[in-house]
Amino acid sequence: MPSSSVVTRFAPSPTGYLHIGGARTALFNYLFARHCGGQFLLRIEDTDRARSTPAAIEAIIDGLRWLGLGWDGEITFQFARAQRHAEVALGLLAEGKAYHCYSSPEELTAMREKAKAEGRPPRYDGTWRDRDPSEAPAGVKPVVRFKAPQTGEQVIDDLVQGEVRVANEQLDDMVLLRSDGTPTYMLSVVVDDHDMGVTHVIRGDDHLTNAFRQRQLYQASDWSVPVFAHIPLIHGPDGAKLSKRHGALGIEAYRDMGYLPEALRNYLLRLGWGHGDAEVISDAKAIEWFDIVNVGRNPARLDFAKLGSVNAHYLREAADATLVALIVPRLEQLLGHPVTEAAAIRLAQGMASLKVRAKTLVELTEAAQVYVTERPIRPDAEAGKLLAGAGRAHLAALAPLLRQLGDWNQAALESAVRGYAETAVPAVKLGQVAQPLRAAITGTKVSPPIFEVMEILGRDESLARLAESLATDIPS
RNA sequence: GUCCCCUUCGUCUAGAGGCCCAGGACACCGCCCUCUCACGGCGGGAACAGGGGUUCGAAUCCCCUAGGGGACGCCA
Repeated sequence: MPSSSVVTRFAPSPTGYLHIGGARTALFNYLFARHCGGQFLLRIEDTDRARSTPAAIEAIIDGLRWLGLGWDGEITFQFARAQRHAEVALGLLAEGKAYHCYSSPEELTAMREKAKAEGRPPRYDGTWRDRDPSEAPAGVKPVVRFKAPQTGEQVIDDLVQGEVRVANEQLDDMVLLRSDGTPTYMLSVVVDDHDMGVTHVIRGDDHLTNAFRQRQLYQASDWSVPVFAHIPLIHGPDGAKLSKRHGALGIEAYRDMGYLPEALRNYLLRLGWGHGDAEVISDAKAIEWFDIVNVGRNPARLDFAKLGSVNAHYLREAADATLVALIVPRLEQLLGHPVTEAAAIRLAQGMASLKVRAKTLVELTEAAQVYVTERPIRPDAEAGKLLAGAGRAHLAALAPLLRQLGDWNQAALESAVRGYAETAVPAVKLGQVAQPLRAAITGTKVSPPIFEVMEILGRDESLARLAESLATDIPS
């Protein structure tokens, strides 16, 4: 039963771009909120002043916009709320639910090493938990640690992971306030989620163990605990943690690789989630069907082949004019000259045949060059072979026939070339002539139907390309 | 090391005790269509990690083993 009071949030830390895993987390938060008729909030967790950058914030925002994941309300910047976070920590301190800890970083490291050596978990040992403040070493600025319960257990009814429980004795006293007085992530997240009214925390399952500590904080503050949903991380094609080599790239890298946002959304949605046999899922259906409880518990691997096929689908579905607009800048960059209005018209005319042959905008751009590039056409190696020997002879014989052609359209061109092939002595198959023709006109051995290409290029351009090809010496 | 999680075709998944000698999609292979390449159509190979239980009956429930992942910061 959808509740209008649902509030989700995406809370990236701006220490890098919006990567693919983050994008999926954002998508799930977005879909769940929309599904429930609730709110989807965006919070930038910029409390790490040394590593947070304005460029990263911009990249995240741009990435979300490009992906089409609009958030509700204003963006919350966590650092701006540091005062509030500190107040909460100080409140806990006053209530005796937190304490000053004077252990130095060196001491903590030694503590962990020792614990490890003795086969114990590397955790803070509570040295200052019950020590009298009068024992504090002079000149040392303390951190504020949470006085966590040491008995009992934390039970989380995770929407994805199910019921997970951990004994409190497994959890040590986390730092709430650093020695410089700034709040830690663990504190800030809890305070912000509470203050923002977040009801459902949907995030990567690398945060699962954090949830137990955060739950302790919620309880100490007497706040209601949100529902947690820890979704599995995305893995690389080899099953290992996603690395840059694998595709742990910024979302803008996927854009540059020529993927459409709707394709990425669809692909990401199907990674770890399914709805019967549905593969192509519209945004409306995604919102209607999405539910976190259907998210799988096992990590999914990134598969570029499948992403490519999903993208190919959306490319075919996209309006021709939309695709022209998307590839014009790419063409201009590739060719180094502007795409003229006439060329843009040719692109639009040829788009229907072009788009079914491409998996990405990069491929589409590559193939679309045929309508934009300026003479002379430089045949590639494969095309060069077709332009030698018999192929060249056919073209030489065909050229005058084409020059005399009345109507310059696909059907007339095909019938002329077909007629030539059939009446040649000896007769040849259409391909024997069409392939060299393609090589001469496009400079490649692969293209949309060649007669369509010639119609769109027009009589003058087509004949010019053909004549130029025949006038060029081909080493045989 | 301690704690937590996971394990269905190569990959993403469907499957919530009999509908499953396991379905779909991508990828792969073959055929058809065909001026090339795609698209499209048809067909094919391909999986319940292993072992014990429970049950008339298990991919589905329980236990063990193996393998994988995650967490153990004055990072987020």
